[in-house]
Amino acid sequence: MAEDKLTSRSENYSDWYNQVVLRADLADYAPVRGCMVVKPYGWALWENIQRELDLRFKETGHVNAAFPLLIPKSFFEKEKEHVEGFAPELAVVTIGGGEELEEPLIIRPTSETIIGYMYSKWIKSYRDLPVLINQWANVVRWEMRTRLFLRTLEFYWQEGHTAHATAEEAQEETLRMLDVYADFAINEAAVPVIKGRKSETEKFAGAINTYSIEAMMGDTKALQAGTSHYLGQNFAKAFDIKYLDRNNTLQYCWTTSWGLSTRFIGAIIMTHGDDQGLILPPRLAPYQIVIVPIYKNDQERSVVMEYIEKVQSQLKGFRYRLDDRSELTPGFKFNEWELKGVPLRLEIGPKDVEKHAIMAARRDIPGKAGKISLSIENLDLKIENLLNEIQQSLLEKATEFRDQNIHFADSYDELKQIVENGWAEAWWCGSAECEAKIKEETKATTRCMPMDEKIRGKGKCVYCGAEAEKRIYFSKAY
RNA sequence: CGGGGUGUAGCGCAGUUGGUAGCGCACCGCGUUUGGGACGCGGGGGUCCGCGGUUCAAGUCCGCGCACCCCGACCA
Repeated sequence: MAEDKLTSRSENYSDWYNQVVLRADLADYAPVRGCMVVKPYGWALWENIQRELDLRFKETGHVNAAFPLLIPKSFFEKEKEHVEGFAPELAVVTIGGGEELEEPLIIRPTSETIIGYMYSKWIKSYRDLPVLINQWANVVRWEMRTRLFLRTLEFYWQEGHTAHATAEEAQEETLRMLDVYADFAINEAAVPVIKGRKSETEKFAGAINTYSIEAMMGDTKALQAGTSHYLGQNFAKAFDIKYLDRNNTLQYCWTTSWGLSTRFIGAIIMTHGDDQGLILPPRLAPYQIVIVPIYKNDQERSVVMEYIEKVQSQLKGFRYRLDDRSELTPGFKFNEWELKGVPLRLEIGPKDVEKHAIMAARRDIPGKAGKISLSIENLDLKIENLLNEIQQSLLEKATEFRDQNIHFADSYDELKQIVENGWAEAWWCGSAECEAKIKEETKATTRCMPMDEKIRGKGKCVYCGAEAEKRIYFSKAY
């Protein structure tokens, strides 16, 4: 319950973040280090994220399935880069039913291996392709440092795994799903993202190419908000995923995988939140509207509540909640629902009853400026418009903030300065050494090489001065 | 794994030279309140992180653990 002011974002951003998560009732710390409980309010947000993504997966021809949590250890040894990438963060089960296991079992950190194994059993012919399966699951990665939602030992996500007959198809799929993520982020979460390709260093262990959507948080740090991997034939060869083509020749499949996790909740918090707390985009908010009744005595109360009944009949199409707790003052409720990020608050008291109106308060515009009295005539339409406006305004504000904090770096000195508080876009020769040096000296990592067609040409590597054909973003990241 | 910090009521904290564990908020009851975080009165709630030691006596002193948070190295 919220009784004191939040730490402000400028005072201590990470403190602000933790307080928002806990006090907005999104999540709580679990008894195991690095683990969290997603509380009902946080889970409701996740369910809305799931709904929007799942809809898009289905529209693009995917189906859901569920693969097991436990994976034989040997599976992880079949793809060389995959082992090396994941070995340090695996949780291993060695005892079952009181007996030492013959082969230890890995708690999945991701499911390429076990799904690859199954695909090799299922896929025989080109007629079986493509296989387009997604699963909603939890995974475990033994991280050193954890943060609520952003990095926990266990997290929830979806992972899509597809197999195709040709490299082209698999590449198309990889980019199609990247587009799906970007569309979701921008149009549902109002989180502006940049699509791009990861550097060799930053790509997924076992992938040929990794693509990501990158979002800028309120402190200008970057957050990788979703990833899509083109796996080529790496996993097909490791797991023997083969099919007979039209010419009766045995071929390895081409596979992809792509994922978006509960980390995205962190992206929403840090993209839109302000010093009052969370601000949720209307399209994903568990409650789009909260009604706070106002009255001085029982007589007023019954008049107001009766009026609210009428108002509610116009709210059927929205996710709304009536806060009729009698033991709390309206002022307290205002603050609490602001902390929890509800996009629109309806204040309804005797004055409104008299005027046949309600007082609407926009979460994205603090204080009096965001309040507007609306007559209840066609209230549903007015509210729908308001919610749309809020959704759009959140996206605009976030986009503007991001664009203001991305700068082109002509020199390394400039880059160093830019990444102190923003993203630097720069020419990069493509060498891992330059990347590593920059990271070492500035703590900024490469985020992605933007897909944007406009950005073509040649320049000099911002670090070594060599001929460069790639532009890439550098920034500190979560 | 390095550096820093913190463990006392649900949360935030105080607890002096060692001497019967307290405050604020939250919670429960009653009443008055209610358009931007209400107030009064009454009440319930403790393995003082754990183990060992010193002492007549330990929340307090000593030793060893453990956990969590923050900052780094590593990562969705």
